[in-house]
Amino acid sequence: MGEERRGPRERMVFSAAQLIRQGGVAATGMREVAAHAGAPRGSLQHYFPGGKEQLVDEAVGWAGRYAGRRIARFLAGLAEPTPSGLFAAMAAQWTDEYTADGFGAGCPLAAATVECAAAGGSTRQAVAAAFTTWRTPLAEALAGLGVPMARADSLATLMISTLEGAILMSRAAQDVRPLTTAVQELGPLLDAAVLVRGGPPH
Amino acid sequence: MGEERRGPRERMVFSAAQLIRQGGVAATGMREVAAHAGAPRGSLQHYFPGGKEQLVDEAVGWAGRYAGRRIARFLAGLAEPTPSGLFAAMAAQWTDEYTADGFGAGCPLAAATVECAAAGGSTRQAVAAAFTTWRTPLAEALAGLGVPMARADSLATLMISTLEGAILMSRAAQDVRPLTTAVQELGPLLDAAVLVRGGPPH
DNA sequence: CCGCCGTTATGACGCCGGTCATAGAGTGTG
DNA sequence: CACACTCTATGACCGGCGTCATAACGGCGG
Repeated sequence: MGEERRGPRERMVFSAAQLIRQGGVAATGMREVAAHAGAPRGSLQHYFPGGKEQLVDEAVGWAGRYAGRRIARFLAGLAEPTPSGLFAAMAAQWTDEYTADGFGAGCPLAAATVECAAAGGSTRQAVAAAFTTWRTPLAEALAGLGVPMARADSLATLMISTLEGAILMSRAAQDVRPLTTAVQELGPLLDAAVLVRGGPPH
Repeated sequence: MGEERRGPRERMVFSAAQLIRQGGVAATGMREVAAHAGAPRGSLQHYFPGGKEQLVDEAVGWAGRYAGRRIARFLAGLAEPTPSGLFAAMAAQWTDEYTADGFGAGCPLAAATVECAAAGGSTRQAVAAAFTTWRTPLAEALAGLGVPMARADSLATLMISTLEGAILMSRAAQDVRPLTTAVQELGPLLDAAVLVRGGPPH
């Protein structure tokens, strides 16, 4: 959060994502976004002529890119890289935030999905694209760790699904246990997918 | 959906849950709930003096009880009951709905969590309670299938987490694959927890 | 000095939300 | 008939929302 020297446009997108994380899309007002970004209100219609939908779409896209970029960082930060370690790192980002700052914010993709999937707007496609932007590098990372290509994408989907659901339950219960449980229970399954290198499992 | 002969109060709670499933809490108006339930608008403040928050809380509670009750039915419907079969049945409820009626609706608990967890209201606690109402019978069912008590609750949490996340991703992508993937990948893990019966865990 | 143009400022508009106030039906009881 | 009580009806209020219209600012090339 140190780099506040970006342009007002990018700051507003970032602020939108941040506010959506907390209260959802509908609860996030345009004026509120501008205020949170320290940007003038008049800039909204200038940078986002497509209105709120455009702003939300870009916030969602930003979130997807952010999640995708973190995969490489997590991988680099692991002492001995394994699928379970990668998943643990992904979940740790959330448990750390929740223990440090409370359960005030969730995943913006989840919020946008819940509120915009039924509406016919463009946001649903933006969310779908963002999930892909997240899943693709994750699957590639798994492949790099020795997971067969066919299963890598499936496991990537599983990891994101479980993580998203665990975030939901953790927020609801105000308890990080769903997240830690997901790591503990899913870890062995993920690492088992690598062992196929040595010999046939069944 | 056949029993339309319940009282207007219960109908409104049901309608609220249904509408929340589609567009979320904020997008669901009180007037809309009454109209959807075929109930007079004036009944809202009569049956729900606590306002929208009370209505949402009850809708969430209803959803939790509904999900909890279905566990026993799923279990009874399985030819040979296994944890993976139970999970597959839970997911199938969603894939069936999505293939038949489209991806218009998600889980009301997810919507309520995303939109109300940060706000200080009572809804967050209602969601937490609803998740417990769902998880408890699921954990008991797993225990009945031979899963050790200690792991039963963890696996129940994992199942719900993964299911919720898979619902999200399926809606976003308009594709049931995340749900089917979750079933395929998680199934062996769930069934492996039963085999501990034969040998000593440690 | 003069426009030009990307940016900002500000106020108004229309709409819809939840809530309140108040009066009206309906119905069973004394 | 009178009464009480549950339920319904309806309209008004106030606030917040996204959006639009319009004007001003501000630096820079001419």
